[in-house]
Amino acid sequence: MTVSKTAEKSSEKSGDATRGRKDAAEGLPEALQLGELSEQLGYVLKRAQLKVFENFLRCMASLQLTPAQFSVLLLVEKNPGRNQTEIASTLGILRPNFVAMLDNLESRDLCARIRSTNDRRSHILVLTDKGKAVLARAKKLVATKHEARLNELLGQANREALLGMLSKIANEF
Amino acid sequence: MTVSKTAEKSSEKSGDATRGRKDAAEGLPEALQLGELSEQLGYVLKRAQLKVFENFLRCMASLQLTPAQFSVLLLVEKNPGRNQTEIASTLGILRPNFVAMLDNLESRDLCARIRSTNDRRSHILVLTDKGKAVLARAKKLVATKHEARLNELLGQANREALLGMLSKIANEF
DNA sequence: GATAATTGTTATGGACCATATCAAATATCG
DNA sequence: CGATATTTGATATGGTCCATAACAATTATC
Repeated sequence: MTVSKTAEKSSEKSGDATRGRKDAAEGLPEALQLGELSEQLGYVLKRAQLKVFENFLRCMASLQLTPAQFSVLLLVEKNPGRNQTEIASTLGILRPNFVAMLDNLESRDLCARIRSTNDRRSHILVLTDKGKAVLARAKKLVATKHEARLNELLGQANREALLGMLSKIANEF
Repeated sequence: MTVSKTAEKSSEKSGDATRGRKDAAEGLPEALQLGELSEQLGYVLKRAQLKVFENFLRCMASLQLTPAQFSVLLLVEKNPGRNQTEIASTLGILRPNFVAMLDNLESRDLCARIRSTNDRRSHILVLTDKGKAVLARAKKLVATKHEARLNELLGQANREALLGMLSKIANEF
């Protein structure tokens, strides 16, 4: 096509040249039309996910836990005696990237690596007492501030339906 | 707490030492328990989003369009005569990061920057003929391969309900 | 007409993700 | 048994995405 680089006579029938620079000498900023974008599940899904994570971080500000860190603590608590590879892989985290994450949690005394006596290659992961306490507080914050807000926005039944459909996508897509 | 670094006598009442190294001399890999994680909306949301994007990329492999690029083309088509700042901001893309993205699309002759005659600072964005053709094909691929698969997984009614709830989260959360 | 604001751009750094590679330890098999 | 292959945690490295500061050109504002 090689569009001429200077919008000469607006040879394109040009949507509307009625809007000058700002917006025809006054008026609102004239919001864009999302169009089919608002029907694209991927687009809406991504935006919703960003909002949820953002809110999660706000709720957890006092504990300084990211969603990923929270998920690690939850999984280690639920599965004591597992090593790094097992925990990382079920969370979809690659082993190399899990190292720095654990370094962080361990430096904050939230969890600990224990050299296994059965297989001296592997590190068994456990929560420290502080880690258990922090996780308990985190759970309460998530329940009362985060998930509660979602319930109030969607309603209990809808929230559960949403969770079910997302699980289906996550597992069977 | 200062957990001893060598799991000596397994002083922790140690979940279960029944599983040796591999798994008690045989048996399945013994999958981990997700526990409360599968009830965390943020966690499931993120995983679903990754799956959807992954599938989107597969469907678009022949056109080499990422979700972000597709959204740009859709938005430019729907809103002709807008500049970079307007397109980028409604997509939540920061202007600096939008430059390389446009460089890419422009180098593939899918869209073009046209210096505005009204405000010679701004670049008006338009789709090239090739861009329009590619976008049309992309829409068909998304409809027939991507969204169709979601409909078949969730059902038409559920898919629409899902979209509605996600929009609510994205906009009102 | 001097000053402030806007647009596209560059440079840069951080967070996250992926691959190759390594040493130590273990498993496997001749 | 012993040689070879595999596994585990770790390091190094590169890519992508996201965020901020700064800049020149242009326009708005006073």
